[in-house]
This record gives sequence, structure tokens and C-alpha cells, in this order.
Amino acid sequence: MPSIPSNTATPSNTAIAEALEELGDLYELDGAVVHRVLAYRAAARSVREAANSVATLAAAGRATELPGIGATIQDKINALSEAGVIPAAERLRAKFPPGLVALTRLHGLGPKRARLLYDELGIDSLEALRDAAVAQRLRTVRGLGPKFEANVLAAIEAGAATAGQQRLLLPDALEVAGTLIEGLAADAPQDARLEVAGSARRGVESVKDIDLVATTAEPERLAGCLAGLEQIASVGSSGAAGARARTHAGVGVDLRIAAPPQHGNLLQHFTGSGAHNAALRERVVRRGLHVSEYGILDDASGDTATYAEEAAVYEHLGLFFIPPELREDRGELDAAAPGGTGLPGLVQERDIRGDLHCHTVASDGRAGIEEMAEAARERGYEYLAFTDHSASHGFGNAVSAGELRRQIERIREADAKLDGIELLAGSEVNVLPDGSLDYDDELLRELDWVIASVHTAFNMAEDNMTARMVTAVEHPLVDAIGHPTGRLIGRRPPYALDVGRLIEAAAASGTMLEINANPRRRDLSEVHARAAVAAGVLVVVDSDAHAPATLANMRWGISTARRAWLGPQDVANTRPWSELAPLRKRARV
DNA sequence: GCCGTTTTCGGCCCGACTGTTTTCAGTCG
Repeated sequence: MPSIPSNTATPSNTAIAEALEELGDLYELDGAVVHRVLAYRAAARSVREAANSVATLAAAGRATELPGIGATIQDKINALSEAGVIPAAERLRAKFPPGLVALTRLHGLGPKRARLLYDELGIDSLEALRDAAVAQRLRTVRGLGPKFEANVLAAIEAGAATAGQQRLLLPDALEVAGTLIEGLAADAPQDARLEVAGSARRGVESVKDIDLVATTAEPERLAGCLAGLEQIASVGSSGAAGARARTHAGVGVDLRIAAPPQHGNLLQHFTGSGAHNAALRERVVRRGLHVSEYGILDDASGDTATYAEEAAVYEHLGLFFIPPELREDRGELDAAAPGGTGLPGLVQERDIRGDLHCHTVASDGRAGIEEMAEAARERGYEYLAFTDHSASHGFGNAVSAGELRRQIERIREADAKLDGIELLAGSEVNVLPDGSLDYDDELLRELDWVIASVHTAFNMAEDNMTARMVTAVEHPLVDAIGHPTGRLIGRRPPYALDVGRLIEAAAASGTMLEINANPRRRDLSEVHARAAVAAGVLVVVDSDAHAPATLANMRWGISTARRAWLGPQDVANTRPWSELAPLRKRARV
């Protein structure tokens, strides 16, 4: 007997989501009804956003508790776990060459035409498509013409140009959007009202393009202003409804324009997300209401209601106002309905009373204790914890035990000298591969605040990494786990870790988990932070500042906290230190 | 394929744009 193939290990949520997405693509090529295809994509999204192992849930018959997953897809997940493959995918893969899915990724070429080109001309790859377009063979297919050929070639070229192009991190996106709005406002008609919409307004981690909305009585003139901005390299289309353009850096910009009385409708529509809007519209269409960017059409009266303010749109639909960060179709519509669970009062940046993670020149920071402390005080903080890296840290200065003792003294001296802010002595201690820490307990006990983080040996197997983290969580002197998954958005995936088990251990031991506010980290993610709080974990939002200016990164951590549905009570450092200190598990035992 | 104030079947958002069409299908956001 051959040995069991190695791909039968429990598949990660990412692997399951990818398998479901592939199945959706294949069914689409196979000509399945669009709703079936969408069902697979919705299921993939649901799996991707699940905080716990979906394979484990499915094995227990409980994956159907997740939205968008029914008995059929649960069976397929179980097949993937047990046999390493989904039979339906195997069958369809044999039917369609792998290059065919790549065709559907081209702008303007969807599944229907990809299938048509395959059936009629045997085109099964980008190369074959390019050759056929150059040879003018595409126009021989009924329904396709020379324009289509030209567009295909342009799309292939554009695809090659943008391949591997990074999405913009939220701060970069907001900066670009801000300069565009500033530039537009300078030339715009007097009545123009301009706003950032889209995923940037929802506070997502990274964005694909910049969405702007505007209202004015002179739409063509405003749309024309976009082309004149120095940041804009090219304009694709421009008219009364808006304009599409691209910056010199290659960032797509979509400006949508409506009449002033429709500002609320347009902003609601263009803020999205697509999933939120679709769910919102489905919900109210049963009552004869049709929502679009132009207004709310009521079948009963035939009237279309328009609103200048967004809140009025939700009110008309019988819902409480839903903050943009929650508009992801993650339960916000049920919560916002009368008789629903209600929406949380989301944490705000001004609720934060102190920062519990920053660095100084003692390790890899760029400023000293007093400089950081004064910057924190200027931000209105009541306390700041200095958490330089520890003894085994690989970059910056390693802080030996003796050096940490001297640092504690320096912090105490600065604290005595500086009024208006309490300075706390802490450390960001390395979690070694066996889960132990690189200072002894006697030294850790002298600190006010201990964060434990992984900075080495990222490539451990999931079981080992999870055991390593759980050991650190259970250490009696660890107050919080820093950037728990180690991911760097757009650069490095999280290390293999069962976050569900980490959360369980944190809840059981009373250890806090960090939302690291560095815009490239935002770790915990919104999905995991929401699960952590639901499990009873207290979250701490920290800047991880390495210089005074980056204390302001707190803002991005608050975005994640808000997207995780967190209120002030869920975030430890909305409390004064006198209330937070007793919540450390060392103070509770 | 999922789901339920339409509840085990029959629905499943909305509008713009494009290219190819004599009235619309495909694609996109």
C-alpha cells in the first residue's frame, strides 16, 4: 500500500478558501448559474474571515453555522480534509486547462467569453490569446469584433504592467486621497462637496484604488478638474457622472459625482462594501424599496427619495446609522435593525488614555525616554510604557539584564522629573522557540508591564508555534502578547498559528492580546480581535512607536478595533493606569 | 448552493459602460 499523501494534513482556512474560490471559478467556466458561483465565493469569504479552524468545525458538522456554508459545501470541506482533494474540482480541472482561469482575470474578459474562446478557438492560455488577437482570429468568433481584439491586447499589456503591484496601505491611500481632494477643491465649483469614500473610508488595511465622491451643480466642470491635477497621469473617462483616472504612481482614482440633494445616497453607495450594499438591498427589496446611488425608489408610491446626509438613508430603510467600519456584511444589518442586538458604541482614538508599547534608543528606537514621554504627553496620554526589546533581540541594541535594570532606573528618574504623565517600565520580551522568555522572572517582576512577542524562528510547524505561544500566554508575568500573528501586510504572511487556541489560552489565563497599530501590522487583525473579545479577552491597542512621530500610529490600531466591533470597554488602555494595573493577571492572582 | 416575516421551493441588488448588436449580453464596480 502506498503511504498516505502528505497533503492530508488539516487544511488551513486560507487553503480551504482558496479551494472554494477555485471551485467557484471552475463552475463559472462550466456555465453554472451565477448564484451558485457566488455561493462558493461567499463561502470562501466566510472561511477566510472565520477565527477558528473551519476544517475542525466541518469535521464536527458545525461549519454550517458559518454564514454562506451549507451541508454541500461542508461536505466538500470534509473531503478536502480527508482526501486532500474535492472530487468536483478534480473532475472540472480535467475538463478545463489551468490557463483558462487566468483569462478570466483579464479586464473585460469574463467566464462566458473565456469559455467561448476555448470552445471556438481552443485558446487555453494568455499566450494563445495574445497570438490569436495579433493574428486577428478573435473577430472570427460570432459576437466579437476588432475592438474586442484591441481591448484584449491592451488588457494583457495592462495586466503585465500591474502584475505584482502592491495595494496601498491605508495611511498612504488616505494621503493620496487627501492631496487629490485638496487639489480638486482649489479649482472646483463653489458648491462642490468632496469626500473620501470606498474602502479607505471603511478603514481597511489596504486599498486597491481611491474612491472619491462629490456633489455639485456643475458636474462636468468638476470632473474636468481631475485631469488637471499634477498627480494625475491619465484620465480614462470623464463626464457628468464622474471621472476615472490613474496617478503617476499607478493608483486608480474613481471620482463619482451627483447632485447635492443626493450626497447621502451617493456616499452610502460608494462607501460600500459591495457585500454590505448587496445585503442591504436584498433586505429592503422585500418591502418594495430599491436602493441605489440615486435614491430609494418605493414601489408603492413610485417616488424616489434622495438625501443629502447618509444617516437619513439608513433611517429611511428602518436602520440605525451603521459606521463605515462595520459595513462588511458581518452582521451589522441585523444589529442595526429595530429589535436587533444593537450596534456597539465603537472605541475612538480620544478614548485612549495611554500607550503600552514603544521603543527608545535603548533598543531600536530613535529617541530617548524624555523625548518620547513629552510626545506622549502632548497627545494627551496619562501614561506611557517603555517596552524596549530584550536580551536576545537580533537587531538594534540587545538589552542585557543589567542594561534593563539601568533602563528601569532611567525611567523612574524621568518619571519623577516629568509632570503630567506617568512613565511605566516595561519590556517587549522575546518568546524563544520553546515558549520561554529571555529574562528571568526576578527581573520581569520589577517591571510594570511585560509584552511577549515572537521575533525569531517564524517557520515552525503550526502545532509547535501554537504550543510556543500558549506557553508564553500562560507565563504568570506576561501581561500581553505583542503582534500575535507576526504578519506584515503585503509583505509577510502570519506564521503558522492556531489563533483560536491562542485566544482560548489568553481568555483562560487573563492575558491581554495586542492590536499592534503599526499600519503594516494591524495585528491582531479585525477578525481575530473580534473573536478575542467575544471569548472574553481584553485587548490593548498599542502604537509600537520607534520615534515620537509614530505614536500617532495609534489611529490605525483604532481603525482595526472599530472594524472588530470593539467599544471602549473592550480596550484595556481606555482605562486610567490605576484601573488597568489591577487587570494584569499578575495583580489578579 | 444558500436561505427563510415567500420557510424545503423559488428566489437570490443596482446601475454604467462597451461592443456588438437591430434589442442585448457580458463585464465591472
